[in-house]
Amino acid sequence: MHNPFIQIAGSKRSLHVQVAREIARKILSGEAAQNEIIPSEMVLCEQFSVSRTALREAIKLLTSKGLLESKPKVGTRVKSRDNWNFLDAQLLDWVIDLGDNEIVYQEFLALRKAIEPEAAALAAKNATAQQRILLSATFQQMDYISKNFDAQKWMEVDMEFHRLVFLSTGNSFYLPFANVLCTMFRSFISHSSEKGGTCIGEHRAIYSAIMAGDADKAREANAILLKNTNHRLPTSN
Amino acid sequence: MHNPFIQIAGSKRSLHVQVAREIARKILSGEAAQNEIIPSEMVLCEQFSVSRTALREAIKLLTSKGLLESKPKVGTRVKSRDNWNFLDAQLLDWVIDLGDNEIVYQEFLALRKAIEPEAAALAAKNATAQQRILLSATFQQMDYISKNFDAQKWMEVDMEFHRLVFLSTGNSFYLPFANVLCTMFRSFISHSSEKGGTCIGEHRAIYSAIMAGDADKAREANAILLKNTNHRLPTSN
DNA sequence: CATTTATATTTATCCTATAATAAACCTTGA
DNA sequence: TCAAGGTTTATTATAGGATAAATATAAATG
Repeated sequence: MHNPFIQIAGSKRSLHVQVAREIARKILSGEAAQNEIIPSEMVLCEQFSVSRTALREAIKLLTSKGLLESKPKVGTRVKSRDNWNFLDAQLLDWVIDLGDNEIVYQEFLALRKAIEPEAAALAAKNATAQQRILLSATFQQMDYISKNFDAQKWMEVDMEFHRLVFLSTGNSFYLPFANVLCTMFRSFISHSSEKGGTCIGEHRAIYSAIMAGDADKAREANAILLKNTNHRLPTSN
Repeated sequence: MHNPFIQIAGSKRSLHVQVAREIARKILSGEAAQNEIIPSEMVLCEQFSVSRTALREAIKLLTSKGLLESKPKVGTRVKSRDNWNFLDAQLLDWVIDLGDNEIVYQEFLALRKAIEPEAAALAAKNATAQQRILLSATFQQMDYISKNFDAQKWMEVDMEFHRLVFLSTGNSFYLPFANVLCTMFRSFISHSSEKGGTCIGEHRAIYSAIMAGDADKAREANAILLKNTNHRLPTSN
């Protein structure tokens, strides 16, 4: 009794994720207003041609990310925007899928400017031996790719570099940024690849400071990188 | 066929949340190792004395927060710590419940130091008229309570003040911090209430700068507040 | 009018059956 | 022996229907 249309349209993911994605789209786009009660389970099951099981798992998923809240007799309500966890990589993916991403990109850059320099400082202090090895290996690749430029490869290694910085902070609260960052990098053409420029110098400064354990220098170097980062229009989708 | 023990032990929440909380506890405490396959659905259903439906909803909840990943035939695997979304208020709640929170508190303070000054700066630039009214009203209360001191009330209004700063940034990525902050404030006795000192002067500086639209001053004022914030032992739970 | 009780609606939970998936285990043929 | 390809099997995914719990609303009651 599957509806093959949904399977195709929603890529290859599991059914409840596809349903969750579609409901999320309606919420994030404003098509379903905040504080509004969405249709009852039965109605939604028919709309999506899925069982109650799948639908309810979708709703649980969205509830977990702060988009919905269910009560018996009342129904399932769209929570206000304040509760949406934009620092969840999956939710961010859904946001990006809406298109119109210049604002998302700008807001993310504003977040990076706050958080990343401090992350670099913490990494300089707290990175483990193994993390330093990983960071080192990644920077080697950056260096190589900056000389034999390839936009796609640069994006990947650039992403990995910054991801490792977050993972090396030794602070649990910085870990989620790693995934959010990856989601953003994968969705947008890296701004720093503009005109083939790879900011290798700025990255080297961050890398060296972290390896040297110089927190202040790492912080400043990362701030400089982000200051030079000039906002590019997203080109994906 | 409910198991009343679980109902009592896990407070009044819905069943699948109670199950999720218990599984989360095992994962967060390390009792269930990273990358380990947890017991199959049937086994867990028996362990918790719940139906597959409830159990599966629990697993979906944990999957959404990056703690688990399920595959047919393979089983459900505990994801590595990098994937745990510590910036999810519910997950943070579970972390705090483990006790041993001095580290959590320190790490959170490190995050605040990075993010909050910038949030204050953004709020100074972007707060709407309505948000300024709310912030104003909240600061009035702070002022009053600082003179007629009450630790509990001060915690609440202090929390509300900083929450409003995050909500006033006009940046989606800053919104989740509001909820995380509230979770932390509710779980720990506010550090700033030490010896009846309420940092009202520091808060006034932040408040005034935001109301005046002076981003730089707001940033600096918030940084000063956090610099003076001296780490107290958590005393709750 | 206030307060309690009854009712109806919706989600919550339980249960069982079937489908999809992929790892592990067999063939089978060179 | 061993590699390719099909088969079995264990596990999650999905379906669907039944019962329980919760609660907003309406009705009854004092």
